[in-house]
Amino acid sequence: MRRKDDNKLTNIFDATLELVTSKGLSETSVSKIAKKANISSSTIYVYFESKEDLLIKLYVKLKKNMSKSIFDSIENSSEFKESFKILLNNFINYIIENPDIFLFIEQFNNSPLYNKIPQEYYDDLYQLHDSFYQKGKEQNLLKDVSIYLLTVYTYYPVVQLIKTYFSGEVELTDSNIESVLQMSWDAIKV
Amino acid sequence: MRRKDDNKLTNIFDATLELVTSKGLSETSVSKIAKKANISSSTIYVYFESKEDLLIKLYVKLKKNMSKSIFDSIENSSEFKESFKILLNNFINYIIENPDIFLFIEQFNNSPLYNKIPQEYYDDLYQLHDSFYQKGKEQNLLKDVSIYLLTVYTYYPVVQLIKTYFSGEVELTDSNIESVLQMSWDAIKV
Amino acid sequence: MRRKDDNKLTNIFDATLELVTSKGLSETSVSKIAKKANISSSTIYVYFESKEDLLIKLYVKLKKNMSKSIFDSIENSSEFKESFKILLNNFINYIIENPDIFLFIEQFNNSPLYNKIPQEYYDDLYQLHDSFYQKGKEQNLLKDVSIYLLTVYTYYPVVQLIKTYFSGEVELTDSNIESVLQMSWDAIKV
Amino acid sequence: MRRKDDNKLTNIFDATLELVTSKGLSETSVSKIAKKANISSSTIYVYFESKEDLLIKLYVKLKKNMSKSIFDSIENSSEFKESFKILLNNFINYIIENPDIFLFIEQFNNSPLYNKIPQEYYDDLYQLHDSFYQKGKEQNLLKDVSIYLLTVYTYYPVVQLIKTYFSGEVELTDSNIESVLQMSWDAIKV
DNA sequence: GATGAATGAGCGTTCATTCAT
DNA sequence: GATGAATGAACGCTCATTCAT
Repeated sequence: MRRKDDNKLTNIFDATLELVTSKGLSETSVSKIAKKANISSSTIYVYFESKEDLLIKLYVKLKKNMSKSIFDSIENSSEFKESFKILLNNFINYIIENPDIFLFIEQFNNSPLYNKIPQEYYDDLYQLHDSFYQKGKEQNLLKDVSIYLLTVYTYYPVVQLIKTYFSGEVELTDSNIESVLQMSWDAIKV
Repeated sequence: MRRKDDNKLTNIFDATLELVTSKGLSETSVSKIAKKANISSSTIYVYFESKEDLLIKLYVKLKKNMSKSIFDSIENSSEFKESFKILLNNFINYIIENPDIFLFIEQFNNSPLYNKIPQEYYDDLYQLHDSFYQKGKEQNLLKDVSIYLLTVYTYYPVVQLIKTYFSGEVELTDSNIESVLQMSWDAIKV
Repeated sequence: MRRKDDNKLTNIFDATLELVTSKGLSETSVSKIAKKANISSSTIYVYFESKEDLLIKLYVKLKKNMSKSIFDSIENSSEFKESFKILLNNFINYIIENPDIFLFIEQFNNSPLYNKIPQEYYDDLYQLHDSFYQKGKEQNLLKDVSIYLLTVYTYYPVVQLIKTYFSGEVELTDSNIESVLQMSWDAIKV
Repeated sequence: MRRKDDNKLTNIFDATLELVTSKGLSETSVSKIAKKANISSSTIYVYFESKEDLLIKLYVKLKKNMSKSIFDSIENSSEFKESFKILLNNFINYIIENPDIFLFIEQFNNSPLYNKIPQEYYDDLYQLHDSFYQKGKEQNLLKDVSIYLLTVYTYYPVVQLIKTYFSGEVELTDSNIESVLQMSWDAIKV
């Protein structure tokens, strides 16, 4: 029996990430992925049930890693506002250092695939994040609105800013970033 | 029902809007548009250079109409904060009354097509809107950040909220809307 | 506007018939048909909705022609037994002179496609034939069993005999044919 | 439920039979067989040279068993006509009690595989059966035609009747069966 | 003997666009 | 202006089989 080649799976993920980032999700076909990964396109179906399955699994993996990385340095003992700013800073830095990952996640979020993620992955995607905001609400530091609405004012503006930065239409200065952190906090704080 | 004496161009636009809204941008092919518009697919190439050209022109037309409609009732004489809230309210109402248009625009914004809009259309898309924020800045009511950043905190959170509302995951109460207006204002005001 | 080329449709049908006859139904792919007909495989979808649609339409056309041809010389005035033997003889001759058509029909009959023929074609396929047996029953010349059972003893043995003849395992002498006519008649007559 | 200690060969045969019966011969792939048999598809190639080899061997095995079972109760001493009717009855009962086996055999008979059975298996398939008809001919009870022609009028009509019965289009009453036995006998008797 | 990994070849179908009238 | 015909290229995926262990 031939042993499964860990590199092969990594190659498939890497090739997919590169293609989605450079050509777009809609231009990323199974055969292009295979060609880039130097394997036969039928081999992809040894590792994944379908193209959809491949993309979802890559998305979950990337987002899980990102969540871990961002929340890693947040300490329970710190003041909430402080933690919030560190978190958002981590997020921004992570994106800037891993633009491919960010662009992939963004494209996925805005595609029909997003609604096809199996429920079993939800915890991996949202848990760390939800419990953080929950803590802020319990300390009465945040507006009395849904967690969803809080995140909307936290992440989406940042995401938009950085997308525009990547497209070259805006600069990303320290002052810009400081502004964003302040505007987000102003939006959600009591 | 479409009237027989409608001109073909209107039919093409209508059919495209319906398809993108109901099936998604990636499932909208030229031949499906033609079938829905009761014309030959080659006729589409009499009116447009390519599929891309058709989609961009439809996008610009829809967004221009939306802008006009939203800014229509804003009077120069009013207090800025008041105008701002009316504007955002208009935006929300327009979206809720024209979900097709909103969903089309959103899909377009998040597709590779967005970066292919020819510069000549920029004025149609951004002018009304830019000059409004400019006025707020001149009155020193808004944070000293780029207009782009101000709009990010104004529109995107609303857009996200309503997308989630359309997907049925959240309710759209008066209180929700009031929260959003307040949060957006808190984010951008000095 | 380019006019539809009648030859093209004929070419598709001819190529399909040849392929099914020589390679078998399961080995007949759309691309092979296209290649044999000297057209692009996408052109086939200008004329037919699907591969299934193409095969069913060819089947109905061939069987309709065969029915017409076989029943053509049957006169109402003749004695039933006489007509019956002429009919079976016509059938045998038709098959022998058109082995391709026969082999196609046989393969189709024994494939899953047979159960997918739309009802609208039933009249074309069975009417002439059913009314003939009905007449025999009304004259009390045939056993009191279903028309279906009568046809089973009429056609299937002939079909089997000729299939075996085509495969080279049996000769087809006048005496053989005479035997079959007699055996079929003995089976169904009162 | 298949027992764990069943040997793999039996599992392969069972899985194949089930699949061909439920999905059809053309929908029965090696990998589906393997999945149903809970083995690796490459294991199948330990037991068989090819898919074709597997199907042929299963066919021969099933048909041999059926022949044995049907001819088992036929006694040499009985009157031929009596034996003939018992034989046909056995055949009918066997089919009805083993629809899977019957449907597999029928699909195989009407596929290109039938012509690929190696000669070495012919005895297993036809011997019992040929010698039975030979006896009838020697007693001058049967028409002076080839054994092949005799069998055509014996089995095929029954087969067709029961196929139609399985498809739900016809009932299978005692009277129906009696008719068939009589019609077949009328066809072959002197 | 048994198997998971791997694959080239092929499947039916749709695509955006061009052609010829 | 309008259109039905026509197409090469590409799509996601399955196939029977072989490989390496």
